[in-house]
Amino acid sequence: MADNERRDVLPTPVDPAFFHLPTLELARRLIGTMLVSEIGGAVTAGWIVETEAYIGPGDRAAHSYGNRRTPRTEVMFGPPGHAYVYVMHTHHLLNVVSGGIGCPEAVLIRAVEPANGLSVMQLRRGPVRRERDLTSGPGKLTKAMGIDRSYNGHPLFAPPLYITEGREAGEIAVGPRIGIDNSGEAKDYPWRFWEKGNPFVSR
DNA sequence: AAGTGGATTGGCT
DNA sequence: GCCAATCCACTTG
Repeated sequence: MADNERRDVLPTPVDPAFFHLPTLELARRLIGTMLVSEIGGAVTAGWIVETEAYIGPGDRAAHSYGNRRTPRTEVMFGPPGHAYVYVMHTHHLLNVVSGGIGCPEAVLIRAVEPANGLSVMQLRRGPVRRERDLTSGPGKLTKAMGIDRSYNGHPLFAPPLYITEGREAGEIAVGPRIGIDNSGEAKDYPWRFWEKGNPFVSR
């Protein structure tokens, strides 16, 4: 099948202007949108059901805390709407860069609910006990959708990896972020957002 | 050049 | 619940 033929049935990426929102607002607005991957010639997609905000200079849990500018964090200083992908132990984690240029902020995508390409996700993930184990965590969803470091800096409004309008989100819950217990006062900031009751939320 | 530690996951006790 | 896996960025010498 020709690429242009296949494109016709795929959803349209959001406008780049979508990402020009305060980071906490963007983190909330991303719930219910769809993340689409055309990586490796296979389409996988999932509704975003869990996010976390990381807000630059004043956030001890953020890689960009204190405006730390290194090769790794460089993309966070760039324009919003681009991917910040980094390696955590044996897993890749995907963030949406937010904030203006020079404001190193980002939203971590922590979980999605599969919407398309389930069999491809299963192949990439290998055997899992329950379907919800496929994508119910930041490292799980990147593996299921083929996302790795080579997509660091990729604009998330263009193939092969992009955000689209999704569905209306259910009730959104708010609470402290996961896995940052050593980040001092920042560990209690209520900067995690999730769709209440959705089984694909990481916990 | 070596040491340290982490925005995770999965397997085992 | 504990812990190893396993990799990379970053710091220090």
